[in-house]
Formats: sequence, C-alpha cells, structure tokens
Amino acid sequence: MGRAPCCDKANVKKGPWSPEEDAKLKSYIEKNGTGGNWIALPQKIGLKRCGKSCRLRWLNYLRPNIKHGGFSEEEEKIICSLFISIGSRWSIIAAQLPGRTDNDIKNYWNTRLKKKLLGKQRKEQQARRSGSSLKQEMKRGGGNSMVPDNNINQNPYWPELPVLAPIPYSNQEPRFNDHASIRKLLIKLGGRFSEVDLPIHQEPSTLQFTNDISATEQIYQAVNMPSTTSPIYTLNSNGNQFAQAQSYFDGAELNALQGQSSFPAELEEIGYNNPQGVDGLEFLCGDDMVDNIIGTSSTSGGSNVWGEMRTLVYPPVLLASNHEGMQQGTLQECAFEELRYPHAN
DNA sequence: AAGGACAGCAACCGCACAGTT
DNA sequence: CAACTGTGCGGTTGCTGTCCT
Repeated sequence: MGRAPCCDKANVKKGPWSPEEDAKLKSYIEKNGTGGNWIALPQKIGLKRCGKSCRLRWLNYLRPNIKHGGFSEEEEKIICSLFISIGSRWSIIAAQLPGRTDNDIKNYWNTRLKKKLLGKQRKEQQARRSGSSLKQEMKRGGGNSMVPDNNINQNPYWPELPVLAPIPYSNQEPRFNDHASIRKLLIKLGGRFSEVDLPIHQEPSTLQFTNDISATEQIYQAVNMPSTTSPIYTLNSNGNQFAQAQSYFDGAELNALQGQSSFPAELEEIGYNNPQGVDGLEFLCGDDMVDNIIGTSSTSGGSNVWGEMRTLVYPPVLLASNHEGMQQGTLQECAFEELRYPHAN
C-alpha cells in the first residue's frame, strides 16, 4: 500500500506559476515564514497549489539572493569537480555555490556541462576509434577488470568492449595496506587540483585546518580523519574541492556512498570510453594526473578515471575496512588499480 | 514563412529519510 | 516500536523559445 498523497491532486493547480501566485507566496513567507509546514501553507494563503510545489517555488525562485543563469567558469569548475567527487548530490553542490539552487545546477549540468564534456570526449574518441586504443584493450583482454558494469556494456559509444575476467584476489587480504602509496597518490591528486577559493560555508563548530601544512597534506588528513562523530571539516582558503566535498559527509554517509555502485553513467562513459585520455578535463586534475590515470587505466584494464577520482576522496581506511563492499563494488576496484599496478612515470 | 528539431529550464513525481505520534 | 506525516532530494517530464532546413 502506497502512502497517501501529500495533497488532493484534483484540486491543485499545476504548471507555471503566475505573478499573482508568486506574490502571494512571497509576501506570506516574508511576513510569517513557512510555519514549518509546507503542506498547510497553500491553504492558509488561498493558493491552489501543492505544498511541495510551494516549497519548490520558494526555494528555487522566490527566496532572496537567488541567482539565475550566467554560470561563471569558476562555478563550472566547482560543479564539475564536486560532481566527480560526490556524484549527483546537487543539494550539496548547491551549498557550495551561494545563490544557486540544486535545480539550477542540475539543469546546468544536464543541459550544458555534461554535453560540453561528452561532446569533446566523443569527438576525440571517434578520431581514435580506428586507432590503437582498441588494440590496447584487446591486448589486455584477459586483464584485471572487475567491471561487470552493465552501464558500460550498454554504452553505445563502446561497442566492442571486451569481456574481461575478474582479477583473483583474496577477500581476506588487506588490499589497501600500502599507506605510503595511498598517501603518494592522494598528494599527487591533491596537488594537481586547482586551488580555487571556494565560498566556504563556515560552520561555527567546524574544524579549521591550519596553514602550517600544505593543502595537499590537509587533504590527506581530511581524507583520513576519523569521522565517527560527524564533524564537518572545512578547509581554509587554500583548501581543496575534493576535501571540501568530503567535509560534508560523516562516516555513515561515506560508507553508504562507498556501497553505491552507480557512479554517474556519463562519467563512467567519459572515463571508460576514453582510456587514452580525458582531454578537456585537465582543468579538473591537471595534465600529469590525467596522464597518470590514463596510463593506469589503459594498461591495467577496466579502470576508469572517475572511479579512481571518486574513490580517492573517501577515506582509504574506510575503504580498506570494507572488503565485502570492495568485492561487490567496482569503483573501489578501480581506485586500487593505481596502487596495485603502480604506473611508473 | 512554416514547421520540424533541438535546447533550456521550470516544475512535477516518487522515493527515502527523519521526526512525531 | 510501528504507523504516519512532512520534508528533501534526484530523476524525469513537458512546455517554450530558438535554430535550422
């Protein structure tokens, strides 16, 4: 049995809001607030709207200081890097961009950024299709991918994806015991990311990192910080976007995210389909990082840059402790490629 | 000029979760 | 502790404007 609808669907107006409705809603909320009950609000002010619709309208358009359109390059970078690190958590991404709403960012991503990135990837991919990348894929055909990801196999842009056998590994073995390698990789990653000054939402109780150590060191610390008490780690202006994204999650959420196996398909696509390069994304991670990951993914098979990047923002400690999750998940697997098969550059 | 295709965006839907009873 | 309710969120839809043929 489903839950009761939040409102009487027959008696609510749908579709675009009229200026009158906007005015009613706005003036009421400005005077009285929402009263903590969106469902009851439309009746109070005589609007034939669903409470959820009112809430959405207020949050996305009527509340003060909302910006629309005109995303700056800086904002694009933030969106992209946060998307890489946390996926489609639009509300969290929106929290990093004052005046932007999750809906706006989501729309912007879906209509522009995604296409922008994919478009570029596909062009390059087409140019390469007859080239060497496929040979390389075939050469490592018996490779070590743990990527039974249907998304990838369904991917129209990767028609000849070889069926790759899983790498055997012991479930008992602590696969993430090379802390120095992790550290190296994280530092490499952190150091490569642009250190944009993000609008920091400083919480009174947040843990402020110091300037005494490098940003990369802070990233490493942030990523390894035990998070059982749900602190919000906030970096200073030298902070890193990844670590900042990380700061939004407590341990439970991180674990949940680790279990999440469906990293955005389009990013899987970019990464997987373009084993030779993630051109156009250098702004996200720098050329060397790109090269490194490309090298890894193209030689060890099945790895993808997004999986690696994404996984890297989660505490290795947590990842390592979750062997079952690792076995199930493919992303974690990807993340370990670099460590298992260090790419000598 | 007309109409079809496409892109952008506002809004809706349904699910999950947290709080309350 | 279960049932109920409200809220928040992400995915999706559908309308509208613009571009292209």
